[in-house]
Amino acid sequence: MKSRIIVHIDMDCFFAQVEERESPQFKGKPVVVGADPNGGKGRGVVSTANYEARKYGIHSALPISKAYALCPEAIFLPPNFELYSRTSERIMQIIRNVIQLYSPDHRTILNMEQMSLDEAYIDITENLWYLFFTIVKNRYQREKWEKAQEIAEHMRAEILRQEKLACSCGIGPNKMIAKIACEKAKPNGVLTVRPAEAEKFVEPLDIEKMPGIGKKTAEILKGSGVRIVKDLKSRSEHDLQNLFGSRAKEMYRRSYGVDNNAVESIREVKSIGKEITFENDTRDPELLIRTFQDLAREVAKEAVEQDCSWKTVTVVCRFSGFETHTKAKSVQKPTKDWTAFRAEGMKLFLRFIMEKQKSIRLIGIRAKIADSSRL
DNA sequence: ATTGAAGTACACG
DNA sequence: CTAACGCGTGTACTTCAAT
Repeated sequence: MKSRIIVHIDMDCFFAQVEERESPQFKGKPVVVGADPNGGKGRGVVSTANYEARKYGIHSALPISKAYALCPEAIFLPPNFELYSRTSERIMQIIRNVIQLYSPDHRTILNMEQMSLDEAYIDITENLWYLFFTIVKNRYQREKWEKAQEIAEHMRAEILRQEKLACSCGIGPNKMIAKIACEKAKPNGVLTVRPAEAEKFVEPLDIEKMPGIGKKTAEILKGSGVRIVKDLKSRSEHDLQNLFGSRAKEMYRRSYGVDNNAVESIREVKSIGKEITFENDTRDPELLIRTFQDLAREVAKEAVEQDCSWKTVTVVCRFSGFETHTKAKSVQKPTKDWTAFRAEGMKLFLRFIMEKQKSIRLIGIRAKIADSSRL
């Protein structure tokens, strides 16, 4: 009756697929987009691997050195964000255009939340509500899900036709179900999970498939005998409260396939930062200070362009051995004084250099943006 | 008691 | 030789001090 209809759309191995489109000679070969493997010595990670590369065990976030070890013959490419960004904008516009076709009375109903270059949620509840008036009520329940599937297929067809790129869609009564359904539909597929099926749909999933449950949380859960979502339900809520505090309630809801988070079309920027990993750990003061200043300047430039004020500057420093620390300094009132931002950042950074003698792997600087400072 | 600052940990694409 | 491990962003927790 009042259940929402959420679509999750996600391009299939986006970066790699775009590269294949641009260079058809790559078709059928393993393609890995990410850091420079540098003959096996590279320090970065894989951004995206196509399905050929995945056969070798290569996947997103895998250290590039490991990827190189698994398949040195693969085509390794640096990310071309300009290209992906332009492509992404066109794809998002295609999605908006298709949604408009399903808005009654020439009035565009668009509730879309872009999560990244290649991923978005769309709440099409309102777009389908007119069916309630045009169709006998008991058919409305059934037909709105069929219509949702039609919309998703329409979007996929247009993206394939106009951009020659494949994607997958998940359709469900909330974001979590839509997202997991999309994952199951991959590659190049659509999967609808209706409200009545949602609970059974999540029950057999490994807990780390649940959004918000990563490696660490999954480890804790497995330690207490919870391997799949169904196991979660057999624990008392008090039990989970003990382990996860305020997160327990949400986890419990989700284990029943329930997720009340809204699709939020407008999300304001809360922080802007830059960081960089050195090719080799270093203590060279010239290099460190010059690099830090460059990062600080870039952050300030970006913030000025967006007409932001800053409230807090945070400096991050990762030493050899992956030991990572942060230092932060806040100002009383949000300010657009970005010279002060760079000066305060530098003070914090110099404290790191003085306090620790280890060589440095990564440095970074981030500005926490004050509320409502964007115009 | 509440709020803000500083620092850490975790998650995700 | 079970370690390899970017970047940008968001959230939540803990601890401590000031209001």
